[in-house]
Amino acid sequence: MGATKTEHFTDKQNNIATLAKALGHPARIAIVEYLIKVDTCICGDIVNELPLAQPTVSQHLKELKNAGLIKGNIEGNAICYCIDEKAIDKLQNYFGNISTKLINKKNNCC
Amino acid sequence: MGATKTEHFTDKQNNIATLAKALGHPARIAIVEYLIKVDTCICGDIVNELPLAQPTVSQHLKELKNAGLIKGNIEGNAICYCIDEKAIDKLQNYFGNISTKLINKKNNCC
DNA sequence: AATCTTTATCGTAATATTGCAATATTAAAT
DNA sequence: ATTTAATATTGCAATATTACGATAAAGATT
Repeated sequence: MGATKTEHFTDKQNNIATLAKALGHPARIAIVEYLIKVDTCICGDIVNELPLAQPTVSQHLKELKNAGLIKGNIEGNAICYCIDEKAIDKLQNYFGNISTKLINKKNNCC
Repeated sequence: MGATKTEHFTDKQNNIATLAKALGHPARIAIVEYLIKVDTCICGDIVNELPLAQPTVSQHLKELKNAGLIKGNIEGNAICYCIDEKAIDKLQNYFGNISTKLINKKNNCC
């Protein structure tokens, strides 16, 4: 064994887990934060921003893209990456929802 | 190689990544959702709720606890787990912040 | 066409994660 | 003191992730 048993969970649970997993690495957090910081998203210089080799950065970008957190357009021979707001909105809604549910409970058992 | 190079990133980046990583598995999402659903958090029955063996669930609980997402009190010979709101608040703030930053940009390049 | 630039892919080593059976631990109940 | 019940730990196999050197692919530049 060793593979996640995704089939036993709901699509929604798997979807949130996929997004969270994609952000579960500091390099990918750093990439997302960099994409937010720069106004333009001509993003070839992400490699220069990160303390990682180019193939490693490329792999992290791929994972963020697969999870739906970023999208990329071909821009000449470079590629322009930027945040996909829909994914961020999903996460914000998810945690906002949990937050309000917790406020309505206030079980002081722990 | 193979280990994450945490030392190259900021504490904040590592902290968010740790929280995200802990939620990067559908079983742990399911655990969190179950803890929210039940009013009382006498939580021995998480094992019955999940399609996983007891040691596996115990391990997932441990990871959630290490990341600071849940906390547990000894309650007789059972253990009472529940959500740590501070962690959820951190995540909510983080994504809320990103969201507003994105609205203020509206770069239509991708 | 040859070269440069930028990004992706392949191959591979090191390490981490996932899952569970077996076993240990600890406190309650008999 | 034994047994029962609930949770944790150990050990291990299967798989996934992380990182990077080498190389490929594809458009831009000369």
